[in-house]
Amino acid sequence: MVDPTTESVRAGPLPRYHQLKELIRARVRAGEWAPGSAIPSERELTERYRISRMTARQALTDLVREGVLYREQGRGTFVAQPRIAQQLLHLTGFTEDMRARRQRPEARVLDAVMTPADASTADRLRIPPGQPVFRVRRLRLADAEPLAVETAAVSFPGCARLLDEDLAASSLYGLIETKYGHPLADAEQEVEAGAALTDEARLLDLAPGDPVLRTRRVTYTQRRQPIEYAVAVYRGDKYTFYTRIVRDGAS
Amino acid sequence: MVDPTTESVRAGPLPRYHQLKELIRARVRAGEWAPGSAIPSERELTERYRISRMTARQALTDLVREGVLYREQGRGTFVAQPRIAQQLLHLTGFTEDMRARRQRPEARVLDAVMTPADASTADRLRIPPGQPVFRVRRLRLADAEPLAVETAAVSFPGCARLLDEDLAASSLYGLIETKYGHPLADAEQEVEAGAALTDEARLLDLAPGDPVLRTRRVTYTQRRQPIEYAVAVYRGDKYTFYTRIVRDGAS
DNA sequence: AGGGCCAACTGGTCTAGACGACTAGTCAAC
DNA sequence: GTTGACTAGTCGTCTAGACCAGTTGGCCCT
Repeated sequence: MVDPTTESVRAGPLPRYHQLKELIRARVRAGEWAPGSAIPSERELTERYRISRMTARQALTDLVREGVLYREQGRGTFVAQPRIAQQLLHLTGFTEDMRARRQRPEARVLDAVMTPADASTADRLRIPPGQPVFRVRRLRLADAEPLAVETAAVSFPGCARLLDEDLAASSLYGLIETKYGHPLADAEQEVEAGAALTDEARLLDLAPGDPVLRTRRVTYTQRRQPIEYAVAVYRGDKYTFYTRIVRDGAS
Repeated sequence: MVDPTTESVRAGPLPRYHQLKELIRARVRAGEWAPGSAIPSERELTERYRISRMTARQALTDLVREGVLYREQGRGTFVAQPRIAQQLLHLTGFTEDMRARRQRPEARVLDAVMTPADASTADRLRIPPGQPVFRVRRLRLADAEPLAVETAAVSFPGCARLLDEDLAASSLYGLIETKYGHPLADAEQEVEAGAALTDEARLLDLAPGDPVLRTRRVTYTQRRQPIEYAVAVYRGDKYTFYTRIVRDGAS
């Protein structure tokens, strides 16, 4: 239960609309506002939290875009049904992904080098072919069983410093964002089905020809720079890829 | 080239922010504003189009969310690099999907019936098990070659009328949205790799055991009602699934 | 009882400002 | 030459209103 007498959205260093977002999210998550039921109207929020309507709308619009709420003109704003796997629909690295699936992630670094970008990598990272990139190949395990082989190529000024990191223990995304100061925004991913090659089969404990899921992903920073190009091969029998697709008004 | 003397965002029945969005999108698409270059500042747009800053910001914020633009505080708003396959990142039915890939789509209806929902379908459509749903199984072809077998279960009041539709020629999404008045918002999709079963192999012109891509999709209306649950099996050698994943602030 | 109008709500669009935070360039003081 | 202060420009947040558009329910008239 959230104590309504102590809540405020007018204090602290965080923007008011952001505080209101978290407050609504908390009530929804706590089940206090049930799926399908109406939340207070925008004008009611305005009075309750002493903020202007545009500020309240900014919070609600964000939550609608995230799929937490939905609006119906003339009727109100409502709590959306929870998603099948809410936590799996965001951009995460392998570590976060496995934790969300309640499996224990591990990584074994097969190799990590600075190497000239090949044509396909250079193209996707929008750099000249041959420019040195950091390339790391890791075997990924979930609950101590091999799940995927992932090869990531990373390019940003000073990326050679990644050679000194312990990538068996650290999340590559975490390092890029926090230690190297390149906050990530989104990624474009391609997914297809294929048959395991001989060396893939050996690493993944499969027979050659067994079904695998191949993914290629380009990750972009908030400044719209492609910073990582990752290719991965997942065991077909142990991994399901989740995504949310939006019906966009873009023409 | 867009004629700057005749442009206005203050006429017509469409909202001003929407007109401004399309105007900016057109300039970007025409290459008039190049990727990486700055577009006019918000205050400049304010004066040029005689609109208030909040209205201009609404247009820009939308375009940033769609990945057309990006902002840097203190510096300006810039044109993003174009996506790998812009058009494939939206929620589409098979027909639109194939057209975006420049392939000729066809469909053969294998069967179409009203049938009681099984447990898994009922669960995903949030209806009681056994409630009648419209179920259609279609063989999908691209450029006259078999590509996928898709089974869609649809549930809305009056969905039995779908029995009279020609689903070899019509887009199921198009019918649901336009003729039956249920605008779609988004979908949650699961993708995994597998091996073709005997009957799937026969329909898809594969050998049993060949790699296939299996997808399960729940499509939601703008009112957050699940309206379609579709399971599809794609030939692994002929189909790549594209998606965009957002690094979300949701906690 | 039925039909139609109207009032009171809801969200959707828009205005004309305000101040804060951040960036980048200039220029004076050291 | 380097540093630091200032300034002008950018986006980020926020206000207190306005009117439009769609929904709902009640009330009155027939």
